[in-house]
Amino acid sequence: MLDDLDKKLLDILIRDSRTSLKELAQQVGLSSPSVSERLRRLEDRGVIRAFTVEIDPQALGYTLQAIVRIRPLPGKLHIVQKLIEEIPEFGECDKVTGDDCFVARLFVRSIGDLDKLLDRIADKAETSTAIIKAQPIRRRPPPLDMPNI
Amino acid sequence: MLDDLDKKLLDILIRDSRTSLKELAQQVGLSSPSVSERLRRLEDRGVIRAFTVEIDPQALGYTLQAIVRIRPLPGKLHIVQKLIEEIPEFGECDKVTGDDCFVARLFVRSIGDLDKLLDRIADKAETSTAIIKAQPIRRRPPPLDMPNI
DNA sequence: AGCTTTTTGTCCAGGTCGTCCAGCATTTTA
DNA sequence: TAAAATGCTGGACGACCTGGACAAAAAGCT
Repeated sequence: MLDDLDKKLLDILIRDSRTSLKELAQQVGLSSPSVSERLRRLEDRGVIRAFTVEIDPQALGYTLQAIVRIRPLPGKLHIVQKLIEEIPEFGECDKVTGDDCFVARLFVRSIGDLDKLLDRIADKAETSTAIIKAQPIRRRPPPLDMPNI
Repeated sequence: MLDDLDKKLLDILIRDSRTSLKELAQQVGLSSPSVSERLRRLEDRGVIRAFTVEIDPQALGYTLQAIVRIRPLPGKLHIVQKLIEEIPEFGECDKVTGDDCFVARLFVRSIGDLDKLLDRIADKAETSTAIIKAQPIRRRPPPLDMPNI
């Protein structure tokens, strides 16, 4: 499992993944080779899936986001899933229990694009679309230490 | 807007945000001070929101994820939103058009925890919960270059 | 077009940072 | 209790980053 030092490192990296080893080292009270080794192990174990960058979709022209619930028609599940995966505007897709088989996030530049993209699966699935008006919580990792539930 | 070099830099950083300036520089054919300057500008402009790290929720003990649709009772919208924001297990929350006011992602350690967390808002909102069975597409940024729609 | 201003780039030098390695302490296994 | 394995440190060396002076290109103005 993860010890306190690992959690402290993750906590710093969540806020800035470009923090130098030296900086990390002094913040957790280790030498930089130790920190380097710990990061390597966290990556090897799959705890750290990737060091990445969060980009503002607006800066890329994606002014609209939608949550799309997708219910494939009988026998079309696999075709629909493949279709979704191949459309790069889908920024996230979960397969869930219940009537709606998939819940996905769609980035688009305009309502027109939204319509065109949904048309591609319209003959293979029923969809319900909700436009995102605001984001009270933007993507964030689960708590590092056990919260009181 | 973003030129080709910016996009190339972002593309590399999406895959590994700890890539050194030197490495970035030779991949895009600039000097490292130039790359450093470009990154600074991208951050200033808000194109880059954060350099961060993607963590496997399982490694933190969160073995279960759910998509929760939340419909606050009349007059309770603001209290509900505040409540959601204060619960750290919500890893994402969007305010959307339609009957469901919020669509949120919940990280939990067990079905028991899921029940306890939803109980906290049960008297202020109606909720429908779908357990995530698989993730065909994990969170990814929108395409950097215009796709043909 | 010709000039000025602004933006974006390079090069270089000094200082910082990361990695490798040997050695030590602590814990685990036999 | 000894042996092995793990995880740490410090220092040396090489790689990397930063800041400043200057050059080139792009944009704006007359």
